[in-house]
Amino acid sequence: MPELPEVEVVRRGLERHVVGRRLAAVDVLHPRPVRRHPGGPDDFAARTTGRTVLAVRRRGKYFWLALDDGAAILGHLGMSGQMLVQPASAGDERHLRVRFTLDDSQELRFVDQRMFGGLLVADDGAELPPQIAHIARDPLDPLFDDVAFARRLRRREVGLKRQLLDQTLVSGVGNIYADEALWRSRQHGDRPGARLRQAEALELIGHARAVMEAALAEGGTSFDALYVNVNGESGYFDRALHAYGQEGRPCARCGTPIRRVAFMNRSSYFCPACQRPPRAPRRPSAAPGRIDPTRQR
DNA sequence: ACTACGTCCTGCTTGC
DNA sequence: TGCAAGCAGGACGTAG
Repeated sequence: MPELPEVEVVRRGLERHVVGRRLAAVDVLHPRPVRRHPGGPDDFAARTTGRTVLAVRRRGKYFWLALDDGAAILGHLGMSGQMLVQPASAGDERHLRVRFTLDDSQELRFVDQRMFGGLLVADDGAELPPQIAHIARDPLDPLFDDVAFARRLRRREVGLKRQLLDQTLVSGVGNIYADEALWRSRQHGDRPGARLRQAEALELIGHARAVMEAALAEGGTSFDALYVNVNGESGYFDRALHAYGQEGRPCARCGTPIRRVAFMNRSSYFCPACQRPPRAPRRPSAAPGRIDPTRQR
C-alpha cells in the first residue's frame, strides 16, 4: 500500500532513470488507469508521445513527471500501482497498463493489478498541477507548517485517525503510517482532535513525520510483491512496524496484545493499554436530549 | 459548510 | 473439491 515513503522511493527512482529521457512511444493498454484524463486513452498517448521528462516531483502520494512542453504526467499508485523501469526486452507484466518506450532501450511501465491508481496529463507541471491543488503539503515538505496543522486538527471533533487520513489536512499518510504515528504518540484514533492540547497535536505530527522518515530510510514498507521500487525491489520497513498488521502480538512497550478493529471498511491496529479509547466512545447517534458539545471556536 | 459512507477493482485467503 | 464470501484500501462523488 504505497503511502508517502513508498511514493518517494519511486519518485527518486524515476528521477534517476527517466529524467532527460524522451517518451518515444506511448501505449495505453487498458482504459481504466487513464479514466481521469479528460481526453481518454488516445489523447493521453498523443499528448505525451515525443515529450522529454525534465523533472519528477511529488506531493503526498501523488507524483508527476514534468514535461518539456510545460505539461506533466500526474500519477497516483492507488493500492497496487507500480512504476517500473525495465529493459524493452523484458516480458510484459501480467497487469501492465501503460507502456512508455524511452529513447534508451528501456521502458517505463505503469503496472497496476487493482487499478485504483491512474495517470493523467495535467496542464501545469512546473509547479503544482491544478488537479491536486486541494492536496495539503506533506510532513516531509520543508514548507509544511506543524503549528497550523495542530491548530486545524484541534478545531474539529473528528477523530485523530480520520484527520490523519484527510489529505486536505496533511497528505501522504495512509492506513499504515496513521496507525504507527498514533501508536508512537500513545493516542487512540477515535479521540477527537478538539480534545488534544497543542503540544499533543504537535507530538502527533512529529511522530508521523518520524515514522515516515524511518520508513523512507528502509526503502519503504512492503508486505508482498505489490509494492516495489522502479527496479522491482521491496522495502524492509515492515519489520519495524509496531501496530499495523500486528494483531495479537505483544505491544513493544507494554506487552499487551495489539488489537484490530474495523474502521471505515478497513482495519485499525492499536495497543488497548497504551492507547486508551476516549471516555465517550463515538456512537452513531448521540444520546437523546444531550446538548451538542461540538459548538465552540 | 462540513461530515460520512458507498463505490470502484482484482486476486489471494478463508470457510462452509 | 468447489464455490462464494471476505479482505486488502485511496480517493472521489454524493447523500445527509
